[in-house]
Amino acid sequence: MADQLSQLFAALADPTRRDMVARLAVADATVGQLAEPYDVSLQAVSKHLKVLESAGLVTRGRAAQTRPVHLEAKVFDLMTKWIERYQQQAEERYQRLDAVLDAMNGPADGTVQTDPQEGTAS
Amino acid sequence: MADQLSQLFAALADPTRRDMVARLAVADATVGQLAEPYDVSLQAVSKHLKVLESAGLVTRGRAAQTRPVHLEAKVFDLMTKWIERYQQQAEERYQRLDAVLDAMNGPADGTVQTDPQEGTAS
DNA sequence: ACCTTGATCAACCAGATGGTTGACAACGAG
DNA sequence: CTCGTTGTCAACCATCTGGTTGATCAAGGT
Repeated sequence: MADQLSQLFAALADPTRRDMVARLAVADATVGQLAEPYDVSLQAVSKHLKVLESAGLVTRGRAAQTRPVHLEAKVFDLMTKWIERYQQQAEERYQRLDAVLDAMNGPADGTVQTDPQEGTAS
Repeated sequence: MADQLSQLFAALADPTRRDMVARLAVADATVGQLAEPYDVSLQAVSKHLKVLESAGLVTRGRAAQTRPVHLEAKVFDLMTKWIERYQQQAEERYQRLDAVLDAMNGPADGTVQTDPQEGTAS
């Protein structure tokens, strides 16, 4: 439905799903094993898994009656790449703003902070 | 309402909000400036900003009639810390599994560098 | 004093989400 | 073959979400 990045963020926005991911990072598990700690029905867990699966975070095999769930850790990269890009951009901008303020504070008193005239507005 | 981590992931699960964050990484902006590229009402954008604000991703000042929006890039750390933790855990597990397979395939090799010793798995 | 501009609040609506219960499909064991 | 185990599908329900429109507030500009 939505782009994968949206699905990834949405999938991890739920504490239960985050906990499932955390446990799957340790070991693969069946649906029943995953459901056991939570106080919800097996069907609810199955739905959560469907969300994780369609986000690409998880794959399911089949062994006997059980459907072992496996974490696909590499898709995390999509999120970290996105985050780091804009985090870094904001960081750099902050550094530049700092430099501007330094330049303004240098020749003056040093306590001035109320006139951050912004030249390039869009 | 929910824990901040959930709010952060949920906030970034929307493409419009991700785009706003991307633009705020470049420069602060007013609500009107933020709304301009999108084909939605100003009120809708205001709602998006409320989501970003309650997640801690942005702060709003006040200058004249406008309400400049500022990105708080440091809260990204909460997400990256979470992601990297489990990504790394899954990665290490994968390495261990690899080592076990290697040991089964060629026990005479000796190039094993990981520690396949798995103790008590709870 | 009066409008104009920028933004929020309030009420409402359609659709998504997370949960439930009940039925049933797939498989292995007896 | 029949039964128990494991899990999914389907329908239903309450709440959340993202959008709308209309009213309102806050601060200048004239």
